[in-house]
Amino acid sequence: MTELQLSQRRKQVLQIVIQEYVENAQPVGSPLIAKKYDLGVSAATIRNDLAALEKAGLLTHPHTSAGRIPTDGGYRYFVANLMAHTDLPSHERHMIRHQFHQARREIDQWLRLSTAVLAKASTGAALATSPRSISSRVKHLELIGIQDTVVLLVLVLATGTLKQQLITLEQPIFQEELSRASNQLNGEISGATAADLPEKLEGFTGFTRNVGEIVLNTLLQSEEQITDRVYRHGLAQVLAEPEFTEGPQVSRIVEVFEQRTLLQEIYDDVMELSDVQVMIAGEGRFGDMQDISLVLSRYGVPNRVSGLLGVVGPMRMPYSRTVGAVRYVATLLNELMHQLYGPSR
Amino acid sequence: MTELQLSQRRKQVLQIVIQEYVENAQPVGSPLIAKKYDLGVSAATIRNDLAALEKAGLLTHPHTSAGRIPTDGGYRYFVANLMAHTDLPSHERHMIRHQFHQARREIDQWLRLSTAVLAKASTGAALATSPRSISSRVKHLELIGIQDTVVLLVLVLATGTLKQQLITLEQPIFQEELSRASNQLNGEISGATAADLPEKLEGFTGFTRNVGEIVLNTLLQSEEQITDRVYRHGLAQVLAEPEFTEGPQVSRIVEVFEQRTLLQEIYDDVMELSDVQVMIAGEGRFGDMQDISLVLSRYGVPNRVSGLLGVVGPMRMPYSRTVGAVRYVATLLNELMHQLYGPSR
DNA sequence: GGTTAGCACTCCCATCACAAGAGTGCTAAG
DNA sequence: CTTAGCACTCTTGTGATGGGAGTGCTAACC
Repeated sequence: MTELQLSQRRKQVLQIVIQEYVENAQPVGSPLIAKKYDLGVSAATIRNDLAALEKAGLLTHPHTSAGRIPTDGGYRYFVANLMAHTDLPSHERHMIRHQFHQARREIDQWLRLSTAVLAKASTGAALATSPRSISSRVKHLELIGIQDTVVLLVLVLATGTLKQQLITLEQPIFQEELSRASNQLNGEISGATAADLPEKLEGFTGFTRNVGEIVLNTLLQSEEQITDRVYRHGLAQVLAEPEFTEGPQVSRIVEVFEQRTLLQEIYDDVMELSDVQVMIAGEGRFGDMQDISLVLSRYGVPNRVSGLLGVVGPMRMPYSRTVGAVRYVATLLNELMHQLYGPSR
Repeated sequence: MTELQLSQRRKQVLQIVIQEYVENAQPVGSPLIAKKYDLGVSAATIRNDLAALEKAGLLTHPHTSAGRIPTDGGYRYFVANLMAHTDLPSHERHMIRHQFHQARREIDQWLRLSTAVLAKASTGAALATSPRSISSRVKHLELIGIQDTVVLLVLVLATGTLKQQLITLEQPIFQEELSRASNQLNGEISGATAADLPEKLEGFTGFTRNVGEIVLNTLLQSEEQITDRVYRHGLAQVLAEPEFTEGPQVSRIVEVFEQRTLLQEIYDDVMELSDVQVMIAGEGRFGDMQDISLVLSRYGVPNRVSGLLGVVGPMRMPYSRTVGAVRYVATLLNELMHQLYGPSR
């Protein structure tokens, strides 16, 4: 990506157009810029600049005689080169931190709070996935008889995550046998990963063996996909934005917000990068996301657990603020997770 | 509520107006009714009937020269007196049942599937709460050291529900002591309810006592509010309905759908009644719900666990179909829960 | 070359008028 | 109670009109 060469003033003009348009959702014209901002040049000059920025693909016209609005490329240039102050103001940071310290110490609570806070701090809708363990180790398992032929398997992973699975049997089983099976298995498979398990299970037969297989399946499943919860918050406020007052636009953003598959697809990309990532209008990879932007970040403890956190909103979004909010909440979650899971190995 | 006296034909006319309006979202006029349905009378007669139904408060005019549309009262009359065939067609029932049998045997999966199925079978957005236990009994507890000073408390209730809670300590604790505490507590509090607990905890001191208190708090909390998950599905499709193309309407239904508090408020009402309940336009109790209807049902095992299941949609809703869908899915969930939790006591 | 004033041009948008269409409400007769 | 007839009302779509906003271009200026 060759960076565009723009004069200092043109960068400034671009910045002004974006700022004004983000704020008012109205095309921005040269007279307004000349009057409101003292650039030391006349409206005619700014008109030339606007034309140049349009030729460079950073701005467009809705029609001949309207002001300019940023294109997706314009926003990308802004985010990459012009955006500054991505930190939230300190009083907001303090307020958010305070809320986290007041919450119950539980991952579920934290993520709920994260989406609530993010939605409030941004103009978009926030979402977060519960953390996924990387190469889960079994810590402990428990077999609990619920009915004569129904057993609940509770699996505690080394990261403190719980997995549960119901097992239905052909014939009734006694608590005694459940205890025996769980004792045997605990002795053998504690600390094991999905890779180790098959070998360790070799000695077992019958019911114990079956449970072992189920444990293995559960582990495999939890590694390969986000089976976990997706937390969402603040869809109502993003639908109040003027770009989503018409029919087709509305359902597009709601679908992006509700769909699981999209998150699944993006997951790996975000996991690779360490900082907050901004996806404007689908970045060409997702055709159905024109006019929708994502601001996403990974959170967690490196090599142990990680999840996704971010904001979905219109392309006309206060990126600086949003990036700041996402980054700060991710940082907080990192801290909290660190306390739980300890340093990365 | 004194039931209105209506001639047979007027009931029929009301039914036709509702049916047509639900289908086409267009005001229904006397010419259409006379032409399309053979009532044996002329348009003028139907005009008189429409006027009478309007006087009775069951229909309105958008303006002088438009057809009639049902009022909230009209829908209520329909649901109470005219609605028939609330069972889903049998091939749909089979298809749904099939999907449930294919799903993994897990409450989480079932509820996810329930909302997906309901959303598909209705024109609304489906929601469900995870089941809440009534007077939870402790079945088993487990203490797992996560970090030196962080312990995970896993509480298994008699219903098979898991509760987890992190405990942070001032100083490191050994696995040995965790085991001792959990053994002691398991011996004592297994089978206890929140009411029994304080007495049983009397003998304990120190860490063990603390854990006992936390167990108590967790139990109390789980009894008094829906702290659990809310499953949602199908918002996009309900927003595609013509009544939600404008601004304020949209955010209203999204808020109803996203809000937890509303469910909380309605919960008790629905729990009392055994059959599916239809709330049209908030039934006067919720002012901000004009134009929005709910079709809700309880599911679960009486006296053991219960949750909420239903559909949110526009007032212009195919009630018969929706009621049928909600009832059928609730019945299925009841069956499944029954298998798990056994007969009610 | 960059900057500026001037000005014609284009396009949107609000307003109005007008006609067509739909459906009602009423009256009087069957 | 039912029906035909008809005037009346209100919406909706169309086309014309004028004001406004902002551009794009040209020519002059520093």
